[in-house]
Amino acid sequence: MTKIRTRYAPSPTGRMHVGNLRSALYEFLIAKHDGGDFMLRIEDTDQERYVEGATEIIYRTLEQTGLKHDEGPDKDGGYGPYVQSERMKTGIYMKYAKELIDKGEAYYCFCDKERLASLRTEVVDGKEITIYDKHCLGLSREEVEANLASRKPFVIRQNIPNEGTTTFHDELYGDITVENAELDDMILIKSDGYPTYNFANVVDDHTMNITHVVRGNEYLSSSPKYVRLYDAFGWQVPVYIHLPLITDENHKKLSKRSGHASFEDLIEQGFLTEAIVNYVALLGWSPEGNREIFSLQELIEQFDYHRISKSPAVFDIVKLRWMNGEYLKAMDDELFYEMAKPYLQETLKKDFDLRKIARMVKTRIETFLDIAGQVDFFEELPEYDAEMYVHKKMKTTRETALMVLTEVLPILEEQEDYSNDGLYETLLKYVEQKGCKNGFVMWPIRTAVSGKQMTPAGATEIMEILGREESLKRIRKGIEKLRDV
RNA sequence: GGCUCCAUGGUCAAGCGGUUAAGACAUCGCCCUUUCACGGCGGUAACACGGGUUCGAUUCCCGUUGGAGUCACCA
Repeated sequence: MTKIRTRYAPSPTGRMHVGNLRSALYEFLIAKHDGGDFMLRIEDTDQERYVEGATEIIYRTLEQTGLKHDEGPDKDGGYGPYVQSERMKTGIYMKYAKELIDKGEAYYCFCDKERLASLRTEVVDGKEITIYDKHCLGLSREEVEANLASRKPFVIRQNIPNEGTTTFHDELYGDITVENAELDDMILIKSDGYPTYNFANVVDDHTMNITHVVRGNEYLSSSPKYVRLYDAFGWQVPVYIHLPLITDENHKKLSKRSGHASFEDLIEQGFLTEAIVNYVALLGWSPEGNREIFSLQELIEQFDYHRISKSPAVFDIVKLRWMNGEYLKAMDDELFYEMAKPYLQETLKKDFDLRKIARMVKTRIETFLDIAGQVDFFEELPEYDAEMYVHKKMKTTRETALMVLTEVLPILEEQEDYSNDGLYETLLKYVEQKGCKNGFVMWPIRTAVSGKQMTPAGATEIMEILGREESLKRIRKGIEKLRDV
């Protein structure tokens, strides 16, 4: 049994899309589950789309998510170079393209844009459909030589017969057969000398000894062309695993415009790396049991690619939020504090015990971005409606609230100990004396002290954070508000 | 439009001829509670349709419908 070798082969065109991340993850898992190697190859054959810094983003994302590659541009494993533009300089693509020409499996094409445009048959959904007519296949050897000698621009096309069918096998989808007539003579080498993705991919996967080609389902319909290339060379076809698409809520292929499309976007939206990886792993794959929370290491152990599903999956940010919340809750207090700190500091400028506030908020948020909305009242008492004092279950009305607050104010003014426990104790005494329910007293105080419908903590906990002075001030303000009405 | 793929609740999904058709998110209700949350308990909710095959189809086959992908000198 040969060692599994998979590869992640992104083109450096920007941030790493969750679809790409999932491909990388599965490629990594398939290799690692089997003790194989995972490599990184940069496919930068399109100089027009190249984005400065995109390669660094890829490195950073793989590093951050823990998808450590065994080989790559920065880690030679003997199959380099690992960047296609560098491989091109070795002449590898042209060499193999010429080999195909010699075999009659490819040919030079000198057709210009105008002629190609005249071939367009129809326009569907704004897309122009062109089927190349093999015009240049008919060129004589002399004509080709003459064109080449006069430095006429050319591309090299794959020669696919008009008859017969081509079948390829996918591990998940089974055998897929298409009519050769459906297959266009795709371009292998562009006029700028660079190989197309289609060609570079096959040459590189073979020369780099990739055993399992794992990629998005969008390549499914063009895969027969790749198989023809392998066959033309006499190379062994790798194991193909096409992954189901990840779609947006409208069931359309996830695009950069979807908002939450890239890994970095999600990080900016306050999500945890581990939660993102965990969630993405479950989009299109499910483990044997009912468990859903997995570390990367556990995923490696559990991942069986035969359990990858065939139908597309909607990227559900709501479930990701839930999962992120689970990770947050399970997080070590100190670590949580460190990570939440910047978010806390953003809304809380005054001198608060952020550690305490962090602990309050930890089990109540789903992402770090939720923090601001939960703690903002500490910084400043928001405007609120006196109606907020009314609570059916607590049996409080404006009148009772006013009564409680005015009665409690002098007690709190005398109170020295403003710790949660101390406050709770004295307020409980008042409750006993009154012979009412806790909430009957706590609700109005909490409202006065926070001005919010919901808070991450109870009345006395809030007062402890606010301190004596601010707490009293807010209670007095509450009394005024209730009197005014 | 051609070709290809897909089809279990709103979403992720288990199931691989016989099940009361799991589980999770979301949603709803109840309990707990110093409000909300957390937690606990419970509810609503699915095999797209029509033919076969079979003693028996969610499961296998065909068709219909629906959805998606793809049809570039982009990957």
